[in-house]
Amino acid sequence: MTESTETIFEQFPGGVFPAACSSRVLLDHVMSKWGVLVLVSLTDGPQRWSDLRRRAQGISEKMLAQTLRTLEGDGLVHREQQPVMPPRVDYSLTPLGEELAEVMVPLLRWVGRHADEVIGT
Amino acid sequence: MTESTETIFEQFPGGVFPAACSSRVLLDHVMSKWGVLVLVSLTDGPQRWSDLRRRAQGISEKMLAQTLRTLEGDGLVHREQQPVMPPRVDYSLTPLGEELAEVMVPLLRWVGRHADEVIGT
DNA sequence: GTGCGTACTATCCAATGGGAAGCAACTTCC
DNA sequence: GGAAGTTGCTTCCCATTGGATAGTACGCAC
Repeated sequence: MTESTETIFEQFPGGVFPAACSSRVLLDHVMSKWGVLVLVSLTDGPQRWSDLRRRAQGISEKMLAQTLRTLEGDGLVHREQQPVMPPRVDYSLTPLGEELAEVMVPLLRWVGRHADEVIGT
Repeated sequence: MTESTETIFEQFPGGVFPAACSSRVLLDHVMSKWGVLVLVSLTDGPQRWSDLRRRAQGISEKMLAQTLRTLEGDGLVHREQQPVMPPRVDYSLTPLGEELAEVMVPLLRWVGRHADEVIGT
């Protein structure tokens, strides 16, 4: 945020976004349909599997599992399993995940504000 | 940006992101794998079909056409066809598109900065 | 011992996305 | 005058992805 006057093109010379680079991989994880919703849901504090299912309305269990696994692998989400029965698993943002959420939330907010105007119904 | 201390949950009560609402539709358009790259490429000024193909490395012609059509339909991208031969079509951001790009670029920049650390190779 | 709740996991099928080729319309080269 | 080239798409086919459903593990209540 301290460098918000720079263009992205200093990081991607020539304005070319190379196909096979780590940025693209992370971008795909983070900007995926469900990745965004899960990350942003977690800005509200640690949450359980069933909380996330409810918040990211419409996500299938398969995709929730896959998304959480990916974000955990990227070090953005922390998974904490408690050995109680019935099972209880809490998901939360890591410090890195919170950093990402900080730049993601303004975008979500913009989308929320302009959606009706753009999409119509 | 003036309201950056708000959480998104004021816009989405209960932290629930409804499945069938205009926000989700716009979010899918805008956060799609190729939508992001096209929008951000255009922050560098008007560009032609072949410019965009080069910048969003790896995009197929089919997906470029589809992405541009969608973003144009949302009023984020402006398409200007000149009746010359061989054909020349210029794409640029609308004012709304530029507004969106302003909140999108920080995210891209964050991803660019942290990608290696997160993904590794 | 049957059924329930929680957090997954597996399987099948429909929808989506990518690659390659085709097309339109005019110019330029031979 | 015909063939080939240029640019921005469109169409077809097939591999990959995503969603719905059912199943699993585990303890507990009844």
